[in-house]
Amino acid sequence: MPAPAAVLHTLLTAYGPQHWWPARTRFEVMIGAVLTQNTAWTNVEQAMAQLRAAVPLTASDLLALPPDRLEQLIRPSGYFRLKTRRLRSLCQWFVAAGEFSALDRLPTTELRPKLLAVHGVGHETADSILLYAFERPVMVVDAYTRRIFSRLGEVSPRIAYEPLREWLEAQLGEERRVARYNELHALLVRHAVVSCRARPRCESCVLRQNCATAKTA
DNA sequence: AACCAGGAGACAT
DNA sequence: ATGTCTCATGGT
Repeated sequence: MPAPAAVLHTLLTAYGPQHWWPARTRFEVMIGAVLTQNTAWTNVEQAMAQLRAAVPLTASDLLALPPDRLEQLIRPSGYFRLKTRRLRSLCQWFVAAGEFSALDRLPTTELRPKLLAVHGVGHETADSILLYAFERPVMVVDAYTRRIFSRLGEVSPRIAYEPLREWLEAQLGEERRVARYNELHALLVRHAVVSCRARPRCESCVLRQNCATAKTA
């Protein structure tokens, strides 16, 4: 069994289904993907709670907010000036593109470049949106993914984003791709954030000692 | 009380 | 093409 498929099986057995993405609507997935850039999810939750309390979470309602007001609302998630610009550029694109009703009709090969062209949307943010908001079969690669598979000896720790994503997708096969990519990414985060952080010395790690947290292997 | 978090872009080499 | 710096708050 290829390593990524074995890791998926091991983590799924250990932790169970994760039911990702943790958001209430497809649009919230997009907002959350920007807010969580290099930021702990607990901080994002605080920002999302303030946003929900202030306005309906739609692109046009967010664009109607004065930027300095939006800054204050998302402040708990950090980088609040930066992320305000990024949220606004994402919302402007989303509205101009006709929102989900129009974008759902596009093939992934057209949708992905359009997302990547939005200022502030990089590889991981684009792919998170594609997988979790559009349910497209695109594997999400994050720092944990690279760390874990390199510590398992499967890839170089310096492997770039695209080669790693393509390798993972090839290894994971052609069946139930959206569900499997969804579950694997969620489980990798769950493993690193909950299990590795709770047990920094990796007692009874389901994968392998030092697979995710330690800075130096 | 340093250290880090579910990155991305600008800029230099 | 590949490195380094900046951006900011909250939890450990």
